[in-house]
Amino acid sequence: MTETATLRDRRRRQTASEIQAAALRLALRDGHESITTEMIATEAGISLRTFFNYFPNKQSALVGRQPVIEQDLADWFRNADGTLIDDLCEVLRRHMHAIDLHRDTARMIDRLLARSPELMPAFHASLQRLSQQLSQLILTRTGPDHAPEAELMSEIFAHALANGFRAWASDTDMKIDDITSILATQIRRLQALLQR
Amino acid sequence: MTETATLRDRRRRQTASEIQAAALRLALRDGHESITTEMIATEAGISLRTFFNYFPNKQSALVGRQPVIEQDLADWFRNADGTLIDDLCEVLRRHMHAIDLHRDTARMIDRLLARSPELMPAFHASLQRLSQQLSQLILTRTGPDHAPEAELMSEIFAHALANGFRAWASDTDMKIDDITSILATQIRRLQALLQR
DNA sequence: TGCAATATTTGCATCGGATGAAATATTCGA
DNA sequence: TCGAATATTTCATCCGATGCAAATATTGCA
Repeated sequence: MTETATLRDRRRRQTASEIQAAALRLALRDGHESITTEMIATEAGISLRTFFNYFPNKQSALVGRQPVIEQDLADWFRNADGTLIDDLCEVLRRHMHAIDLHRDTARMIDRLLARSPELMPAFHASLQRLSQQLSQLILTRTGPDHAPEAELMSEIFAHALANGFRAWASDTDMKIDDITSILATQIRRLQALLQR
Repeated sequence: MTETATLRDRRRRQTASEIQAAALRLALRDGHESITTEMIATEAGISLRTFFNYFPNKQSALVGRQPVIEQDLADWFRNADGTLIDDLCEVLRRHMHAIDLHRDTARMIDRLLARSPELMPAFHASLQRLSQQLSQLILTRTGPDHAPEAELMSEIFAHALANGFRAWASDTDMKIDDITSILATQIRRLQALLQR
């Protein structure tokens, strides 16, 4: 039962990943405005209708689906006793290891964003989902009456993580842990900036 | 010459504002998914094509156009000698006064966001433009090698400003200056949270 | 294995968002 | 009031996106 479920899930992820690769390939070759969802579907070897079974719209296919933070990670954070910053960094570090990152995909995304900055909002919108999860996490430590600050905090973490991610994408010497190193550095620098 | 420019500009702003009002009215009455751009155009008394002369898409019409930060304000900030936080707050306070805020419009936006949270990204995307301007502003004080932190900082300011804006929209007792008071408070609380 | 139940994919029809081009109307200064 | 610049409209068209129902594939079980 669970076995079959994961099997199907694996296939779904695989197909989704192929669709994304096809979309990125075409967008990098022809520009994302001149490609149609039909082209992407054809390139991925599926029907147009199936494309929309996997992604709600064209931009989502380029950005790709992103995994949610695992429950046991959330539990770890809730009971951790470091500073909020340190523990959040650690959560994100583990999260980056838990999801399998394909550098080539990341790289294509990075190049696409450089070429078509107008896609940035779409990418950013997807960060919002991560941000919301982080926000929930923070609130389990602070209590629900810190909602506004928690949102602000999670937002900068998500943004800084994205910066690290992009750096990792284009530098093959970087390890996955370096993503969160960059994240931590940027947060520290932000703190310094806020004092000036 | 400049006279005519501002006259036409005023009309343009007026029309844009009427379109936005029509869009918000319909969206609040029927739900934003069941209204078409054609309905909005008709309600606003213009052709569909003219609608798209004013706004690039339906969501933009709901969010509305937002003014850029005036050059003299930017100049003031560049030469100000307070802390970054204080001076940024002051810039935003003056900016809020410079643009004329219509509380009824703001209120409609607030109610619409409460009713249709899926519009939040659209609203947020519009904040990104403000955030980018703030980022530029900060860089004039820090120099260009602080770009990542400046982006993070401007993002939380934009977000916190939006929070203040929404509070102001639904509380008729609030003055415009209170928007930036809320902003300042949230930033301070964020700083505290970052220390925990 | 083979069948029934379930999940997935697909084709088709359709609607609404969005754009370009050319015609028409309006505005504003000379 | 005329003419140039600008704004609006009409029309045609393309593409994104969704609902529906039929077809096809996959899974679990007798």
